[in-house]
Amino acid sequence: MRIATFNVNGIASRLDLLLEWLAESKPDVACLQELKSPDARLPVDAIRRAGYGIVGFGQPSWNGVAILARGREPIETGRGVPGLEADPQSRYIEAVVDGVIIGCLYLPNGNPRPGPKFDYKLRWFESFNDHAKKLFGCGMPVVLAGDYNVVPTDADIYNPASWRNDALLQPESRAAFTQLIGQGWTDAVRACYPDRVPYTFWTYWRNRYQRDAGLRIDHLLLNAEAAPMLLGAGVDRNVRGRPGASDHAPAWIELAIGND
DNA sequence: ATGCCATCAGCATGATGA
Repeated sequence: MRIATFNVNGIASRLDLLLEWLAESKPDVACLQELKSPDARLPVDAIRRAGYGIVGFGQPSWNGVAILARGREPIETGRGVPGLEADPQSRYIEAVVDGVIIGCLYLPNGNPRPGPKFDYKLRWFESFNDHAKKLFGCGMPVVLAGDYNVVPTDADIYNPASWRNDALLQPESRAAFTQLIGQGWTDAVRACYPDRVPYTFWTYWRNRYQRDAGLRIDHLLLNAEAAPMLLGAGVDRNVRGRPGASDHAPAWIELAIGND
């Protein structure tokens, strides 16, 4: 069972690239972020024609998350993070696919810092961690996949010095991620690449992709039930190099579940 | 210190992203 996470940076303007990637990578589950689309304008028909069921949580212009399942309908188990019921931003959706709980998240960026946006990031992170702790011990395999907007360590970025003041590298952001991992979660891509992790994001500026001047901010975390099923992981790096691409590349894991 | 490049909304340019 292949589970992927992909920040599409606008699903309407990149639908063809999304469908192309689905056809070639064939993830069984795809967690999408930054749809930048209201629910009514999600390209549900095109995604269904491509063979995927979908549950989506959009909003106009910004944010937005969705879970796709190949040949199946994801069973939605929640949207929005508990404790943040008044959150006006669509950043979390959760579903069950083939007995696996899939949490799809788009954690706030947090820039500029300091300021209300960074405060919002930390508040959101804290509530998410509370929810993650409950999920960890629920007894089912759980995968938390998405754009965490955190560079966990200096090994996860080409040059930490030039990003030192960014919200993605702040000690508070990293401490929240470390606290999450401390609940027992396995960072699947890290586990499969102990020496040199692949990046998942390259800004559009200054040929950063061509220079592989990237950041690793898209993560897939596994609870104790899911971690023993991990067969492999990777990043579809070439997707980022296509004309009109998102600034993120898809990251994925392979779990020993199902018949595919 | 700032812009880089790109989205959306909406039709010129601002808010936003990371």
